[in-house]
Amino acid sequence: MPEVSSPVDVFAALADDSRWQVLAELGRRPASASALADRLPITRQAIAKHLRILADVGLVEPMKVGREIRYEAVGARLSDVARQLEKIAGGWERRLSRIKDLAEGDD
Amino acid sequence: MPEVSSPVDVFAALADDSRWQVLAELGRRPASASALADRLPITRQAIAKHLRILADVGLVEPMKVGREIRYEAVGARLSDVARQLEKIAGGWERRLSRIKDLAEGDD
DNA sequence: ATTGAGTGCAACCATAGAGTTGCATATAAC
DNA sequence: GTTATATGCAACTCTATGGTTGCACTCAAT
Repeated sequence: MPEVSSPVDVFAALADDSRWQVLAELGRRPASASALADRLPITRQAIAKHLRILADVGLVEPMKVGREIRYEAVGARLSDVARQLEKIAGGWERRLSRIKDLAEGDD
Repeated sequence: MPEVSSPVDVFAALADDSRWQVLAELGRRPASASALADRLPITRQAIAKHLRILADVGLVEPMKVGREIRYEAVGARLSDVARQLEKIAGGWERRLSRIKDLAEGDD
């Protein structure tokens, strides 16, 4: 299963408060689902689902440590997304300035 | 009314295929909800909702042209988001390398 | 004034998903 | 082996939301 998923899925993963809380925690230090459950106001199972979603889009990465599965935040994936956005944004700006130049024209 | 909305809302706005179709169209050239309804497979009302959401987070901007409301894609807002992501990503990387250095330590 | 294109509002349906509880399974530690 | 901790799976609830249809409103043009 490829780690690259559609950009929309990444945004969907980033479009949830609980997931940002998880990411914030993991940004500080890697942690397991159970450990996160101690620090966050939702159940371990809910966190597990979030971790699954985040892992699917490559924003976090699991690693086995003893009998637990510790997750860490993957900054590189986030940079990826950022770069894609910059590219799209650039495209819009270029086309817009062109359009504003012609004042406006139909199809 | 501040144009800045919570990052999560922006991601939520970007987490929908139809909205990306809308953005793609508007990236090409500004258009009204009705015009978009001609080119997209969903109803004008659905598009209107999407435009509302996109406008709320500043990704598109409405401008009155005669009796229609034409929307244009705002690249600057997207760049904003991209920069925020880069910053967060950088933070993760820094902390991670530090952690990997110490091999690991509890709270 | 009438027409028609464009917009706005509201009710409604269906699905996705965030969260929960409960139970089963695996495994490190004793 | 037993125990305690960690994960995994499944069913269920509840709410958010993408999409629809239908109707009312606005306003430029004739």
